[in-house]
Amino acid sequence: MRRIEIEKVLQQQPIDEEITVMGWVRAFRSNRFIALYDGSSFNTLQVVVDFEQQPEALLKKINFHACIKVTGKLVASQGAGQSVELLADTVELLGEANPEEYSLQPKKMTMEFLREKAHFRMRTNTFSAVFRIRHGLAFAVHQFFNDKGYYYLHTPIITGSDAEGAGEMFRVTTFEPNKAPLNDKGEVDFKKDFFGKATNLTVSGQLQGEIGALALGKIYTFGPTFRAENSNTSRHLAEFWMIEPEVAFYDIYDNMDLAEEFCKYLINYALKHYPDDIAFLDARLKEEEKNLPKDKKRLMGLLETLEFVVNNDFERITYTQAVHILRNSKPYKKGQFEFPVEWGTDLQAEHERFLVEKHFKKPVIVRDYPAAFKAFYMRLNEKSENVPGETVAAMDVLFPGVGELIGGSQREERLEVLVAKMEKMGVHPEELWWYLELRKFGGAPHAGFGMGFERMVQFVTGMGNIRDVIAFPRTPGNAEF
RNA sequence: GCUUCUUUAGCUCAGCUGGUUAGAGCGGCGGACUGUUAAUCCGUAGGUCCUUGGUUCGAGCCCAAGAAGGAGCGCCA
Repeated sequence: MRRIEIEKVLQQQPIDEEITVMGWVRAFRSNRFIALYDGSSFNTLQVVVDFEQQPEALLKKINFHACIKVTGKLVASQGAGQSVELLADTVELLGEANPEEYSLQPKKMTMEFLREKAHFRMRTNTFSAVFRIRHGLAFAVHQFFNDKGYYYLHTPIITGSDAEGAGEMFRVTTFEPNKAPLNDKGEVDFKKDFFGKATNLTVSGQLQGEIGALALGKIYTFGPTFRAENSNTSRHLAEFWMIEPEVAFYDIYDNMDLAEEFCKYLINYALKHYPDDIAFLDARLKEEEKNLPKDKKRLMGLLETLEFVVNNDFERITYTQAVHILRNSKPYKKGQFEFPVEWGTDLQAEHERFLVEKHFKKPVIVRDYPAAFKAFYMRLNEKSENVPGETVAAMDVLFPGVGELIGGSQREERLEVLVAKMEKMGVHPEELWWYLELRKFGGAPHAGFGMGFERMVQFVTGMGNIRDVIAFPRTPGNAEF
């Protein structure tokens, strides 16, 4: 008999039909009721076994997370918790899970504990919900851009330019440690390495993305990205997935519109396609926060937050306005900020959190940051009366909980301005000769941004630590699994 | 990288001011019960108190070093 997925059984409810299901045991109650789970849906199928008809040796092995195959008749349920249930004729053990040795248990386990059991944690309610939603969001990324006529561009994972300026890089080499050939100066001679030059894992596909945008018009990338920063926080990974649209003829305002529309599309997609998973995560979060003091609790539940973000405009302010708001804020006047608020210094996490979580209570897009601490490729703004210094057309989309979800800018398309900035910021123009030629030949205004995919998954699932929204997290000191 | 907290049974934790035999709930195992929904009830077995060194008559508890993990900060997405 052909196997049917539990999601189909629950959806189609083929009452009185003989069916076969396979899956893992979530619970076995009263020696009679099995909650069976196969990953196709958040929900379990209740299997009812007549313990007098089944061998006792078999019943003993229907343990938590054991894998079984059940054939029987689907009937309307007599119990209250579900509409249908499967009366088992035959139960076959596919893979036992001896509870005396198996490390997971049918009880609350901490995220830290489960992180060390990454090969099993996807079997839990929480993680299966997270990874179904993660899949949905990834799919929605492609659907969003495809529907709008964007082309998916595959930018390289191994890059020869070290000028992307987004952070520390992982070296890629075929040299044996301590056996690398040296040049006359006693330095490692990368001319003899595999690619004939020093290479690294990419920290951003943006520069190559611009090549695509200035030929195909609208492109996006969606791939793994690597940062060798020694960052130990709940919002950073050494290996993460980034989505980077790049659009010709877009300015910073078009860019902000795209970012806002994109965020809302993704959240809407999850709300529409994964209501059971989100409802579970919503309840999980409420339970988790039940015992927290008031000021540590979220203002809204997960579901409420997602619906609120989708149904309201993001706040849009300039950096200069942000500084003004912060300097007139209560925490500033009471000296509660750890870092100074002055025009010309970057906004710190505490300042961003104040703007998003206290002042506006919604996502905020901050633009027109001082040029001094932003990347060389961001477009220099015209001087403005009320602004004390040079600014660039950069934007950050700030979300509650996860902070900077998106960072982007209108790119500098004017060759002379770009070269001047590179020299000022110590980026060698000769290494990015091709990037400069994009301005020299058929250049165009263009803009784009990068979204940290895991941060979006974090926001939609309400997970507190980014390591719990990627299957196999890579962080300083940890590359297990 | 910096600050700070944690590490005690399979899991989540309690363990007073340093003092006899280190506890609870859940889970496991044995039994009872049988339309359950975190099932319930009775019984029972589980410990390198993270590691090493030190102080002390005596250390789970104090000190030092190390390890692992969390939170916050910086860097960013």
